Amino acid sequence: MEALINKIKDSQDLSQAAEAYLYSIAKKKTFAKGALLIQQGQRVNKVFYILNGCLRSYCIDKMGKEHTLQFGIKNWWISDYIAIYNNEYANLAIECLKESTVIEFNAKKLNNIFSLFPEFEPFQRQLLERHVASLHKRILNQLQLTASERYALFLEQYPDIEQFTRNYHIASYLGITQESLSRLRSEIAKK
Amino acid sequence: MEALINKIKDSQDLSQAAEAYLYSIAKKKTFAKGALLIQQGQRVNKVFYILNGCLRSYCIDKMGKEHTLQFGIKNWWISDYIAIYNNEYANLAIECLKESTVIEFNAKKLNNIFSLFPEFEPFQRQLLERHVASLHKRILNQLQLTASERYALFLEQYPDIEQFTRNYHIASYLGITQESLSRLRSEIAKK
DNA sequence: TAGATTTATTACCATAGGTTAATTTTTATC
DNA sequence: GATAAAAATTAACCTATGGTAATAAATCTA
Repeated sequence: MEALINKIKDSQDLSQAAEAYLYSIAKKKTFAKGALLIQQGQRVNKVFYILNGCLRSYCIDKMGKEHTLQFGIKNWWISDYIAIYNNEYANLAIECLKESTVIEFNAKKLNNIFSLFPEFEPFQRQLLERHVASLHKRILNQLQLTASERYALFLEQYPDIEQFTRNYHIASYLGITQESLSRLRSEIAKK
Repeated sequence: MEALINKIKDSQDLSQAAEAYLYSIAKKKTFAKGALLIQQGQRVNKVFYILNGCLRSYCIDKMGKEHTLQFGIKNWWISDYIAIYNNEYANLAIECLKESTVIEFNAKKLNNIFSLFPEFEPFQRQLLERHVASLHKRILNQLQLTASERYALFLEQYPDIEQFTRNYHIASYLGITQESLSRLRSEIAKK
């Protein structure tokens, strides 16, 4: 929990009262590998700040195929933001890829923080701005890069994540099948 | 300009002073079809609110191919947010697809509005939240839909835009070539 | 650690979409 | 409105990636 508090203090002053409120709505939890923090179809009222471990959010299409939207590691937030921001039922699942410790927040209570302590607004705004920019980049990469270029970029961006992920997690993040990823890897190995 | 002011008033109170500040930093401009509001390589210090018309943001890859990130129509914001939020040079161009009238803001001055008039924070936060959710959806669609499904969805989401766009604008938004889009269209026409 | 289960690899064939190039259609310009 | 320029269509061929299935390897579990 101090990790998050310190992160916030890096970019803004944090009053005693605000810090106390944060503590009052935060629950530190540890989930085992394979645990589902959010499941498709649920009403989503939780967002998670990752203290350590590795998680992913994914959806399952009509053919039963999984598509990974996001990996989450230390100091990242993760939830189903489509559901939260549009007040819909979860279309995503959040899965623990290795034992992970997170801070769980009730989404509504966390959202109240902005009216109670407006000093959080600039912090959140910057977080959202950086998120938007990174999503724009992801879309442009998806449009212009080949599967093998995307894989190379992924390894750059998540250098240590492969030890926690299955091949098909990565493939479904890149938008290819696990068999195709397997082929890419064997071509890379040949060189 | 009233259009934007009214939009803001829909979701929050707007003090006289805040409204005056908005006016003081806004320039209404009309651009001809083909005009480039932002060009790759420039330092980006402008964001645009679209009063009417149609624009798009796109990048050009090493092979010279264009990739459309976004179309912008009435009441949308458009700029190179990767450049603005990361303080980088423009990697995107913003092009006018038909004569368009926009409100041009200096990005820095627009950003100052949050310290001068914190009442804008919730408005901006909600804008960013909806933007994040829609980008998440776009990525999931790109991962799980075929080209023809994406085209159908595009037509749903932008029902009137085809009259202003070239075929290759749409193709480069969907992540396919204009020839492929042409094939899709002829298959649809057959049915 | 053995056995069971899950995951990764490989090979083969299928297919969506890319490439190139020629032709037709649409749009812009004078 | 005639001409030039740009864009769209179509076809033939090509390539990257998908689908299936069999095998090997890794991981889990008792």
